[in-house]
Amino acid sequence: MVGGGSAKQPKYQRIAEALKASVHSGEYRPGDRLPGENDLMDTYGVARMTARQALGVLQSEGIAEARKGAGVFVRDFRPVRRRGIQRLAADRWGAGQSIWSADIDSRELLVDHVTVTHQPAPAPVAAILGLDPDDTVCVRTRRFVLDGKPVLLSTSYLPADLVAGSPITREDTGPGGTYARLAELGAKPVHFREEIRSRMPTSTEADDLKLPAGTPVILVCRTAFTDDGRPVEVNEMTLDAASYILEYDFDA
Amino acid sequence: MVGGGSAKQPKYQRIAEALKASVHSGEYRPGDRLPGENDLMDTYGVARMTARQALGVLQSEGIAEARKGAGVFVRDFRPVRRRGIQRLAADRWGAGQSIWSADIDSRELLVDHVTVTHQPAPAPVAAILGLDPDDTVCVRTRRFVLDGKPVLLSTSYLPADLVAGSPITREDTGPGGTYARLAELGAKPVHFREEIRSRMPTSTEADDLKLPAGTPVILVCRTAFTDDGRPVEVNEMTLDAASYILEYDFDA
DNA sequence: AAGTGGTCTAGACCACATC
DNA sequence: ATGTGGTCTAGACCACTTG
Repeated sequence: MVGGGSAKQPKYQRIAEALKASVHSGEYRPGDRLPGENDLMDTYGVARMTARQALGVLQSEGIAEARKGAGVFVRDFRPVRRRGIQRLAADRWGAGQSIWSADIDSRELLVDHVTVTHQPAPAPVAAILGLDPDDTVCVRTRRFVLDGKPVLLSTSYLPADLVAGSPITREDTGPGGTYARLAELGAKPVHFREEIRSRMPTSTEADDLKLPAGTPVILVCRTAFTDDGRPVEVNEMTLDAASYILEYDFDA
Repeated sequence: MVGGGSAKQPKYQRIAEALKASVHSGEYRPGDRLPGENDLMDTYGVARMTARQALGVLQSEGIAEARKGAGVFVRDFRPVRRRGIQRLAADRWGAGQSIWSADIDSRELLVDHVTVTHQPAPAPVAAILGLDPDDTVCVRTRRFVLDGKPVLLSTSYLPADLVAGSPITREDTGPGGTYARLAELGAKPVHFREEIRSRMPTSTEADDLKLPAGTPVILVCRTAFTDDGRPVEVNEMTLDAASYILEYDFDA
């Protein structure tokens, strides 16, 4: 090492901290371009890989986002609020409204892509729905976009014999959506369980959601039950964690 | 390039995918050591930095965990289930039980460290509690450990004038915890709101929770309301995402 | 003592975005 | 055309863990 660089802390961390301080102080605002690899090499007298490492810290913490050929930019965080309980109140979807319309604050959440297929039930889904592993399920997948960016992947599983012949097996389920149709089939969902996890995305998920590095996904697995406790739907959702705040309101 | 390596995919991604496949196929089980940098350099004929990059993919996806001087190991995922609604049922904490005891599946969740201080209310907390920014709040911080590993940081804010003189200002709040004491003070919490987000941890959080690279945190912000709608507590929790599944049960 | 991952250098070529 | 980040090499020294 040339100079008297003394601190026990790695160089790239010191550089990363200086950058983070500049971001938090407001010197760089969301959307601004940060100093690039070449700038950092000059400013701090380090090799390219070390400058890269420093910028990598900010990306892996979700503070910055690299755009190939353009630079590294400060990310903005403008999440949608998703109300997990009110949104599923029966008077909402019972009235013919889409569940999803309750979510948005002026921005539009649109369905990008829909598929409906029939498959043998995956083992964990079969276990929840109380099916045999060779029973078939109706699988509905949807992708939702907000401001042109995909933010939510949804895969819904329903027992094939329950929904056979209903609009649930078509792309457009009609007013009120799947739950209104289930009610018409005598399987009205009245109780819900949502399980929430978070982890880093697989490369496939990062691709589908166009996630920059450093963005986790939130996994929501919802099970819908009828009044006699029968599970009638399992819905696995993958959310861009930077796009969502989940809210649950309840009484003691 | 020496051989006929043709694919458009970067080398480090191909190596990473091969490793991931081996993990998913069960060739390497949780806790097993993966091939190290030197192994990959030999096997694939790449430079050290490329082998590092490949291992970095698995770490940043939360599949593997590096232990300095030892190797890179397959991580195991054994989360605790936290029931967000039942756990706050009044008959639980009303009966003198700790809220946290409902969480565990045989493993023990212990409080590691407790602090109680008084501070001016941080702006966002003041806004939620309806305080002036210069009003003081009682701040209770706790760290919870599971199997010796810290999994949850909790910071609770209460209006200082409300809790003055009560056991809430002491480290040990007594049977039933803070909520039982609030009830005795005529500020019984009956309604709760939990807001959930996820992001990558700051370096401080990663340190406090001893998080390996590639583990996000889940942020739960709970506000407790009395029956007349007055907010009496804001509790900001930071969870190791690899240690928790959150569950919410509710009716339509 | 040997092997491991962590950090760092000093080069290089490429695809891509912006101008 | 220039500059950007993305990938890659071939070395090096260090701190750490394990046998």
